[in-house]
Amino acid sequence: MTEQTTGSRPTLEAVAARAGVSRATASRVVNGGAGVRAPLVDKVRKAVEELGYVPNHAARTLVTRRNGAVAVIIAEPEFRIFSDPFFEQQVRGISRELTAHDSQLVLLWVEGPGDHDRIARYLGGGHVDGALAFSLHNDDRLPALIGRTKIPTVFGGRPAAGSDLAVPYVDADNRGGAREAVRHLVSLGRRNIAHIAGPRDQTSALDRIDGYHDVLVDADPGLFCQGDFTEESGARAMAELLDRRPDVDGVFVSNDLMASGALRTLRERGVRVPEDVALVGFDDMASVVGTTEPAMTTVRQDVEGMGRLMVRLLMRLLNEAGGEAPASVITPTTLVRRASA
Amino acid sequence: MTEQTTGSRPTLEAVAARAGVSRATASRVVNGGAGVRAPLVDKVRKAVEELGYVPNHAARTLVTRRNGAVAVIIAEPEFRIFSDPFFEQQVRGISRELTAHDSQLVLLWVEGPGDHDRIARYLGGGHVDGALAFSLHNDDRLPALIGRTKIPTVFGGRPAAGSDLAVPYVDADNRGGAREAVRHLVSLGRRNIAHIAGPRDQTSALDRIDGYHDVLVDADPGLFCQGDFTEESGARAMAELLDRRPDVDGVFVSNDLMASGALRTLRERGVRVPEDVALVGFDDMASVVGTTEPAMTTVRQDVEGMGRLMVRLLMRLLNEAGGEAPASVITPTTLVRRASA
DNA sequence: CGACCGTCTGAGAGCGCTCCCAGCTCGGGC
DNA sequence: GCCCGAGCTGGGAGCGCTCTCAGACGGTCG
Repeated sequence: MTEQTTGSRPTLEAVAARAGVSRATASRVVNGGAGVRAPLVDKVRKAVEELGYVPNHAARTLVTRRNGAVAVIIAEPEFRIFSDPFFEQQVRGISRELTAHDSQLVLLWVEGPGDHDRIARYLGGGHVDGALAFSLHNDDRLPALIGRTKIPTVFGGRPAAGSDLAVPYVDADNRGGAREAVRHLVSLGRRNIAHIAGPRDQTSALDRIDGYHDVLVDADPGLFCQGDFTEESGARAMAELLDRRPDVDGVFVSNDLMASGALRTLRERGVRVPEDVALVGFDDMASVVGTTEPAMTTVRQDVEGMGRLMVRLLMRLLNEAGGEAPASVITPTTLVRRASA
Repeated sequence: MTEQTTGSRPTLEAVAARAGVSRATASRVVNGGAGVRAPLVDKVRKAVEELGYVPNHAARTLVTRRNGAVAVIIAEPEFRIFSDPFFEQQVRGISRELTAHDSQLVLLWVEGPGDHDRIARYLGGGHVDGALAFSLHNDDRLPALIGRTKIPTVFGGRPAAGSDLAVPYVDADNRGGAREAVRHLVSLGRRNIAHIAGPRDQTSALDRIDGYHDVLVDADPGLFCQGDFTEESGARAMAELLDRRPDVDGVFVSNDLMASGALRTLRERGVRVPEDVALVGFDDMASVVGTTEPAMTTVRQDVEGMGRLMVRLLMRLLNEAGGEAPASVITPTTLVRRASA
């Protein structure tokens, strides 16, 4: 009757006109319909249906100052790790939870320090309500950058101690998981339990080392070996360990990839697992854990759940704008017993 | 002088006031400064600088109807393939080119048919200017879905013939690359050239088969073997081939992963490469190609470039709203000669 | 039967920006 | 010296939506 507006998308105005109510009432209905009497609600809904009305996002954002979008910041070195199913799972969790919150995932890919300006501008530009980032390396300057933009942010993984900004994060209980793994080896009667550690610049590796030492307070430094989370480094470390301490009878490896390397070395040297050496990994990475011989005992972390939690934490941050930053979350780990220990 | 607006972000109004010009002029400067005299441009720029002004995206979108965002639609089965560096590279190319166009990448993760409604609503909701999608499987109903939303879209990979919607796409010259590979084997004097093909529901695999037949019109069907793009299937196919046709002296494999499997079989059987059997792969996938023994001759496609091209095509689509859909692009491939053929 | 109150509804004022158009300035041509 | 046009600039009207606030409506209570 009023406007025909062919081609262009219908506006709230049109819906209101068709339903015979005011724009305000139509708006109320579209946003849940609280405080509007049933007959009117129905009329408006019908109009929405008939017109195929979809709210204009920009207009809504303009007044509410909410975007319904969250940035996921991925730094170049991390993206490589997309091959790491770990990361993929976490992003999947994030994506799912974001969908549940009617929010979109805007991927911000940082190629290097040269990109920091662009990212800062974007983050500061109010395009997104909040950000999700991952802290992988101690030397990463991203956390500081993000801190400066003041945008609500949640980290995946505990940021290095150095960055003193109090950002909430979600992390697995690396230390507790490590403790459980080592205790399990102890309970198996193992006396000389070694640790093949991950890189020193990642808090997850550090925490797992701490967990190891929590249980084995006086562990012989000779039983400690440094790796870098790659399969190859695990194999090498195991060889080193075997040479140095032939009496090693248990080993807790900081991740499954290294553990699989260690297993390879063990096999090549004719060491029986778990009879001679019991081995526990970390991550419960499906692609590794299923294929090793013997099947690997490892510590599982709910990676997808961590991704979801990151989103929930962020949403809470956004809703309690005034309040304090919510506490970080440490998700529990579970020991998955298989054949290797 | 006028408004102090502490805390809140400065508006164009504030910039204009500080520069002593009108909002309109300030807007012109912010958007390039065409048609504004130099001294005013400087004044406005200075004001922008001092105030730390960042344009409000929502307000701009509201009037221009441009979002500066593009959806990248990733269907679940594909995401698994993130471990496939192929996909990662393509997304990297997309991300880079999008950045160059000042556009954002909104990741739309489709979990299954149940998600189609949500995706359609989002795409139809004017949140993004266009979409980028990948066509991997013939049976995928995503292309049809996207076609219905009317949103400008570019596909990565040629959609299956079945979907008759004329969407522009970017694809490598699979057929031409295959021809080149086979011709190379022919030029090496090989007489019995086999083909290990990829899955029938992917156009890339189909096109490579066609390329093989282009050169070897009367190829013995016994020299054809079906694989599914996995390493394992390549190994199996090669074994089959060797049993069936011991006189095979050349093989063109539809991707590097299968080729690496084939190479393994060849080695296990004591067949010398390239002396007894010359082998050519496809993709030039760094993680495979570098590690095989002998180093693999293969067909390279510029995957990152394809990602970038997808974005450029989309941008052209957006700018020539009225015009015809731009033609699809087939990017050239190059034969990379190494040791295996 | 009138005063009062709670519940709904609608008018209207923006949110911050772009862009059309009117108007002003200034230089050049006659 | 005057007129005209080119080149700039600013006023103002929205873009589509939310949200405040006041008014309308219909009961209820005294």
